[in-house]
Amino acid sequence: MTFYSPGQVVDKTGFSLDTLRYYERIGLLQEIGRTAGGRRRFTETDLLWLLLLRCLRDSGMPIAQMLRFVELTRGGDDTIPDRLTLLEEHDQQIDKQIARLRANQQQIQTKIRHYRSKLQPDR
Amino acid sequence: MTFYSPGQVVDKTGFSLDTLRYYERIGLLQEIGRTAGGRRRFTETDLLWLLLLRCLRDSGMPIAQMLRFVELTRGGDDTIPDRLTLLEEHDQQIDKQIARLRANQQQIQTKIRHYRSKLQPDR
DNA sequence: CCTTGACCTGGAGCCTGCTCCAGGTGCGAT
DNA sequence: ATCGCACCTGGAGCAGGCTCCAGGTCAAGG
Repeated sequence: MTFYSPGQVVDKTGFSLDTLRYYERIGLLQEIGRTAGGRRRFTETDLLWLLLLRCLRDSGMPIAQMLRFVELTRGGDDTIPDRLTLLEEHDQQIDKQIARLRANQQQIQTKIRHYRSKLQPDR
Repeated sequence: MTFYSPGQVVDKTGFSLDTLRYYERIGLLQEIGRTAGGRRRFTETDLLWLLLLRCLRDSGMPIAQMLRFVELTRGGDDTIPDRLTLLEEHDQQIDKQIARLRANQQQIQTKIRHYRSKLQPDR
């Protein structure tokens, strides 16, 4: 069984050490194992979970909703439909975000063209 | 000349009244005109500016950078190249955001498929 | 007139999501 | 042994971006 030190997890997930501890405190991670000396010892599973959290965070899911997801996960296989729903809704949120970004980008590009035409009146 | 009341601007821009006042305070809006009685009286120009701000905010530009943009705007036509640069950079930021969202969405969709397969083992 | 609802100001408060201390311990290398 | 660095805990602090409040004013309809 392979374990990861906090520092390794920082490197692999991009979360800061403080953020890892914070996530543990608020319940986004459950019961990280410890060495005899009291240091955290992350498993492969912990790591995968963290990578999923990273995905969700980076795609804009609020922590409150991630907590909901954690809760469901603790509820066993019966909650899979709910988890699925949660992820599907988030997936749609991402679509919306992308659409909004693109629409705003259109406007901004119009503005950019406007400025360019002011710089080079001909052509 | 057409003017807009605060309430109309709220409706047209989607910013709350408090946000409008806040933006004025921190300098994102310059000197909004007033009626005899002291109420704000937005011009068409103010409105267009606000709509641009909305675009920038909604596409993730931090307020500090919008302030930089305002400053440049106050600097007259000489700052057009700088403004152009700022917008072009932001435009690229948006591209990056979209790319990141897509990448994260891929992962999430993989997870979704995984859950689906758990629900319907066959087919 | 009077009421009522939109608006005014200054300043405090709030929510999210971390981030930073202070003071102490574990442990691999020299 | 002991140095030094990674790590520990509890709790405070911070940045960004609004949002709310109290106490007052303006103005249009009845």
